[in-house]
Amino acid sequence: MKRFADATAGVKSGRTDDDAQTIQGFVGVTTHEEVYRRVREQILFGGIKPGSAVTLRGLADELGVSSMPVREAVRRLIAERALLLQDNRRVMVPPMTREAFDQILFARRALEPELAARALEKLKKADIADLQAIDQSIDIAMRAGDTEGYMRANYRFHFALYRKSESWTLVALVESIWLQFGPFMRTAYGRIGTSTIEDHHEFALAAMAKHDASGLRSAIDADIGQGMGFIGDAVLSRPS
Amino acid sequence: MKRFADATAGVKSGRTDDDAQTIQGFVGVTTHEEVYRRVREQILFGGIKPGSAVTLRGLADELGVSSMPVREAVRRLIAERALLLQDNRRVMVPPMTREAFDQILFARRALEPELAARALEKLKKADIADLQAIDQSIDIAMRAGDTEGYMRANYRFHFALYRKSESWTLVALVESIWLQFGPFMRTAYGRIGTSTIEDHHEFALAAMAKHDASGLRSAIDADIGQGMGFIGDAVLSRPS
DNA sequence: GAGCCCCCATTGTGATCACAAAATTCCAGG
DNA sequence: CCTGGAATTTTGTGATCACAATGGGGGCTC
Repeated sequence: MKRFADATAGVKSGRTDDDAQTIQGFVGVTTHEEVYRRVREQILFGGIKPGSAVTLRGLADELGVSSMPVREAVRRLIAERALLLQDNRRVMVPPMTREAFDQILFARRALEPELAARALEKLKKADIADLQAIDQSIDIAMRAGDTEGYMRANYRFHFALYRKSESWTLVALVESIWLQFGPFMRTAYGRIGTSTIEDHHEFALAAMAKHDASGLRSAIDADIGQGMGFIGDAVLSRPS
Repeated sequence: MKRFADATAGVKSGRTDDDAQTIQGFVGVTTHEEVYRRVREQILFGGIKPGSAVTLRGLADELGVSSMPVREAVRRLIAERALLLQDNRRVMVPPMTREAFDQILFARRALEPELAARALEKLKKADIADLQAIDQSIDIAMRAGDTEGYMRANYRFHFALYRKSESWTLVALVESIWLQFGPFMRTAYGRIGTSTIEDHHEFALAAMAKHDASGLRSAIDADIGQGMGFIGDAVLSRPS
């Protein structure tokens, strides 16, 4: 374990040392925010398995901080439904159920194509080029079988697009949704691999180039349907 | 082990008094959850004005608890976008902007009619009767000019319906959205009153009775459009 | 009289401690 | 061997303290 150096974490003020791995070294960002980001990434890109327990002291020791910032970060992630507070007051990565899966799928289809269409209105040529570059890194990771790399690049692609809509409220909702199915994406790709993924992003990029809103909507919807169908087949058909 | 009696520890706040306003009296619910609920209600039903500052110690003193549970509750509300963490690291009730308003309106129209349609499939006769009872209390509050009563009943109506959909993920998203425009609803009704509100719930109830999904969607959509238009006119046209 | 700066109060952040409840381990009895 | 309960450990919760940074107010200078 101990993914992040714990070092001698107790020393309070005046940390001017160069211990870059410890969270405390960061400037201008609070500790609980940094803890939040790291745990969030682990959840989003599959560092933590669905159903596994998360303890405050465990995380605190792992990250080399006290339990205070961990508590705030975990509380925040619970509010975003990235973590689940059980009746025991214990915390876990939520297991996937058929019902939750259906709701996530529906919410994605309701929000993401529309968000993409909104983004289209504000897209510049340079933005499309950026997205094409990200799409290429997706292809590379996909062919290399690099599951985590694929997930990260795929996330970057979707949210680079969505953020262009400048609809921050909606983007936040979609981010919350992604947090909820991230672990299953990892599980699914881990089981079946990334080679069978179709690339609907090409169609999306083509629609962007033509400024074709309904085409973009369709492409995003197809991407969601394909990706989620893949996850559903891989995860829900077997005992979790 | 090693527990020297630190006698003052637990007794310090030994509130055995009958101070009913104090939170500590609750059993089985954590303090931070109770704090969360109270602050949430204040935001949702207008106890706090948009733009006003919220301080941890202030809330803690007001509720008679230490700052710990307040911190967790506030952190949770920030994650739900009910409160806004500024760059100063200070917390406030978010001010309304045209952009945020448009996004909230769009998100509501995207999610709530669909949620209502989903609920319709599971609605029983008794549920419709319950909703009719709530609608009557809405009318009563509306005619009495009871702004807070109207808001509470309206909230009850919508979420009693939505929760019947058993789509907990989506309901959570919609609750987050309501938290974001609650304060403005109060401001708007406080300025103009509740007497001019049209009652689209009648149409919604009629559609439910006929099991008419598209009619229900339209009614909810109209209700959102009317209510939000009202808020937009009242709040956005003037300096906040 | 106005602008600037310094001092102090307020506030958020993080660490540590105490305690209760839950989970786990351990051991005796069948 | 298994089972059941007691003891121990783990874990979440809440309170309190220390500290840094921001903000505001009062007094000083020009």
